[in-house]
Amino acid sequence: MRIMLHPLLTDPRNVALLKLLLGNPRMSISELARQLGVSAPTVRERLARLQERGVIRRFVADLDPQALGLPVTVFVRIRPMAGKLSKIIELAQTLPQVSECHRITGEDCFILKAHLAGLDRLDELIDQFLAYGQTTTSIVQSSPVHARGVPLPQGRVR
Amino acid sequence: MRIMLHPLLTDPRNVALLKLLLGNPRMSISELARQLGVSAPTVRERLARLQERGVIRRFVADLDPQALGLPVTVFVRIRPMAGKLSKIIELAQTLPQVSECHRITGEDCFILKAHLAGLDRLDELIDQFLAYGQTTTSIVQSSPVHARGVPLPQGRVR
DNA sequence: TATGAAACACACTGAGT
DNA sequence: ACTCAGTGTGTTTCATA
Repeated sequence: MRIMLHPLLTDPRNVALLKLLLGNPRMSISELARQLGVSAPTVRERLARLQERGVIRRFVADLDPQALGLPVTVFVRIRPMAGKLSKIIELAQTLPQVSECHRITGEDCFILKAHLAGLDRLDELIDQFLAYGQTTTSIVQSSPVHARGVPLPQGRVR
Repeated sequence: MRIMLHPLLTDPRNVALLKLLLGNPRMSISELARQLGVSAPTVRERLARLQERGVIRRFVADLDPQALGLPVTVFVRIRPMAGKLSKIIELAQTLPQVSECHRITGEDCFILKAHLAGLDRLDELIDQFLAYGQTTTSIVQSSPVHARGVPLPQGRVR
């Protein structure tokens, strides 16, 4: 059993709905209905089910960090000291600069993404984690692929 | 000049609007208007301006990779061979599995995030990049901080 | 810029197929 | 599971301040 797709996504009409919604997440239900050639209540029901079942996790307003005065993005990898693992998780969850934190395999146990007002705010971030482990920091210079979504079943590479 | 905030965000009413919108990006304009104590057309105009000026980049439907049959998330760091830098960018942009790719400082030049149907699809991904450089792969085991947004000026750590 | 009123479009419900 | 039709709400434009 290689492919474990959500049952709702075996219906191509749901996939088509998601494709439209990815293109424009604020498209109205009636507009979606028109483009799909079905009635609005139908679209409404399918959408509701996709959300209930967790295929659509949530809708997000993507703000520009630079406009918010946070032009510097960094990745920090952290190798915890013995017994400090949960401290790092706590800290990452507490700091608003941290927008993502993942537990990963490999020599480092965590990787996190953070947004800063300037490079001179980096030490402030790092210092807090240094209490619990070693850190390796990478500053983002540019983003050739910029947080595009997960691919839909249709055009997916096998 | 440390803080370089977007001019629109010096108006606290815009910040309040964004805060509501972050809480629920599909909140209707009239609902926003009610909660802010202004008229609907006003909210509509402010929202339009925030989008025009790029403070709000876009609205995103966040799909669950697992539901799409892509339960494995990996980070791959790549250290390019001489002259292969642009090849790596091209490849990252071409592969639908790759949802993010950043140029970074440090020993590796790139870090990318990818979503896979299974661990047995990892070699397929890595092999393509190995043509242009060395790779270091980390598999995501869990996500203590799960892609929350960038913090607004209000509650921000200085 | 903000507003109120009016025209229009949309969301949602319930009954019927 | 879809559609149709009805009701109430939301959106959008415009004239005005």
